[in-house]
Amino acid sequence: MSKTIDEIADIAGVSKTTVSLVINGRGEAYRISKKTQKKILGIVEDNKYVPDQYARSFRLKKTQTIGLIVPDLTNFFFSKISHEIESLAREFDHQILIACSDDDEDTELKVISNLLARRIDGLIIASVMKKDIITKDILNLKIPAVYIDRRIESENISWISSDNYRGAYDLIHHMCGGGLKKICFLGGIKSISTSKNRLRGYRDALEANGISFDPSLVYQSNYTTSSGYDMAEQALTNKTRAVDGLFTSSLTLLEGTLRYVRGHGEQVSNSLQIGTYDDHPFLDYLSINISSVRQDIGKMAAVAVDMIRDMLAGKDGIKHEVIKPELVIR
Amino acid sequence: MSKTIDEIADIAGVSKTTVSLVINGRGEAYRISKKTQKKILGIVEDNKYVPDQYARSFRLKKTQTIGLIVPDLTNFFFSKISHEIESLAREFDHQILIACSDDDEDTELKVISNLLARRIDGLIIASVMKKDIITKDILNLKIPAVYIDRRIESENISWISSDNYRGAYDLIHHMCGGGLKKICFLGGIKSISTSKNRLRGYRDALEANGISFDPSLVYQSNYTTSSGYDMAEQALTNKTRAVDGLFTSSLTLLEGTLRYVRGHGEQVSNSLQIGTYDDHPFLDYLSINISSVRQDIGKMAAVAVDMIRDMLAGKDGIKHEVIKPELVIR
DNA sequence: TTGAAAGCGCTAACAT
DNA sequence: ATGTTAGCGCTTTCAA
Repeated sequence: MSKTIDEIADIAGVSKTTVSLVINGRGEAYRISKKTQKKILGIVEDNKYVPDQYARSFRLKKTQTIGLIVPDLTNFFFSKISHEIESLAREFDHQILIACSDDDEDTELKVISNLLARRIDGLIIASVMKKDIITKDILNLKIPAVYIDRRIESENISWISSDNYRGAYDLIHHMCGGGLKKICFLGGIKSISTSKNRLRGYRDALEANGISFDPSLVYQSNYTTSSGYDMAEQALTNKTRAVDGLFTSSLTLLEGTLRYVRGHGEQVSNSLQIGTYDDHPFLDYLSINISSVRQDIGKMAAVAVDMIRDMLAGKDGIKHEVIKPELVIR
Repeated sequence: MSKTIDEIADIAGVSKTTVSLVINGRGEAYRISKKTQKKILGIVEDNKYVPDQYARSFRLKKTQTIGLIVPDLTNFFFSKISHEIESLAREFDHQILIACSDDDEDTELKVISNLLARRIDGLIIASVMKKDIITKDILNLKIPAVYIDRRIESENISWISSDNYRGAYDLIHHMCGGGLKKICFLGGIKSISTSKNRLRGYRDALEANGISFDPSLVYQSNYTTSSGYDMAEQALTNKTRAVDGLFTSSLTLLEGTLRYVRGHGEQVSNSLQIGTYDDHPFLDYLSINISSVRQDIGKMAAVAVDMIRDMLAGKDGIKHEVIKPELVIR
């Protein structure tokens, strides 16, 4: 591809140490003469020499690369947060090695080890795991890591998430205010923190509105569109219960739910309302009004990258941060 | 992190050559005794030894990493295609190093050189460039590369795109069939192939319907949401022309257009219809009917990865492929 | 059937 | 002010 540092040194008639020093901007510190510096820089220029970042990383034991694992890039929430993280990382000269887990534990384990073998300097992950596998428990990871979105109950690891309890609470509270009495909870993977906290928020909001919690109105499977469809079907088929509200815990579940509702001529009206976690620009233009909980994705990304950055800079300390989401009423 | 091959060799009481051979499955070929093999594999297992992929790559001069450059991960088209490419690449043990260009030439150049310095084995790119910079012209890239979505007029490079001419033609033809007479074209970056071909399709479809092409109905800037807003404003403000149709060339432009339309009480009805390039699940549930052109994203991703794969396997030859899109009438 | 040693391109400790 | 050299962890040629 490009020349090597040895070749450049040869051409310049100096040693590769000198070249290395100069191109790494430490010419001054090592008092390499102006003349030599100029000569080397000229030759570098002429030969379009770019140091092999790979060899450099190998030597330095850091790759300027951050692993990012998300369940599903087609989910707007995750594509947006990935986009933000990529920009932010690039601003401090790090590139993102991205992998999707499809919310599958084995896949997640596999991609983590894959990324680790690639010597990522840090890891940002929306994990599907019930417990922390990153630190002590399984992997004993020695690089900075932060969980995003889904947090893990562990003192050993940093995380950043939105206030899922509050988000769900506010939304359900709002729906109850509209007179709904039987709101189904259509959730994703039961075991992860976001699901648990949204369910708690749902439950508490109902009770605050004088509606007792009914476990038979709670459906949980995973965050795919087809699960959304299936859960909507189950929720709406058993009409004896006269369901009048659906809460979907992600945009993917919402999509499946809408497909079911549309395909079965269900009337979404005063007698059947939908609210969803996560916001999407198109929600403003739907034929039905769907209130949503908008997470501050930009902030979540910024905090995650900052945390990694601090850890990379040696500023230690586990941090946890909860970002307030915003209720968007429609 | 993990042990090194030397340590494993020490423990096993053999040389690292033997260990290397065995873990790379060439024990048989080199007739390493079953016993030795078993012992080594056992020790590898016990110590959870994973070869340092980075050192390996450095030695082998291949990283099992593919660079992927897209303009904007928040655009559903690109997040979806990224998702597909990531899975497909992982299936053959390659990881995706992803970077966004924001459709900016300088940024694109920067991220390309960044990825190259990281010694990616191949590059898949939706480029914003007018000309091919990948091969001869600027970078003289020595690794396999394929352009996706936006193709480049060059014999030196493979590309895969959808039939943008046909997609736009069909959509506009359909809109004309609905009686529309003045359809504005709201497009993105003028210079890229997708834009040009969609514009040609628009023009030809109009003329096939007996409507003469009016350049003053064509707006082009870039693919951001805010440009969509601005162009919609320009198109609809000058009411003397009685615009009755809007074609948006991407989902991001559609989003901006919808925001303008909604914010200004424009009535989308028989006298103002919208059609868009690219499909999104939520389009099925909008309050207005927006016909769209759905690209076969799965196929595009598959072909792109196959092309890279073939080239990586030494099967040379520049290939070009055009995938037929599908008109979704709403 | 296995081992010794060179070398990938770079950085940095140590010389000079 | 600049050069020599070891070494990062691995693969592979050549030797034994």
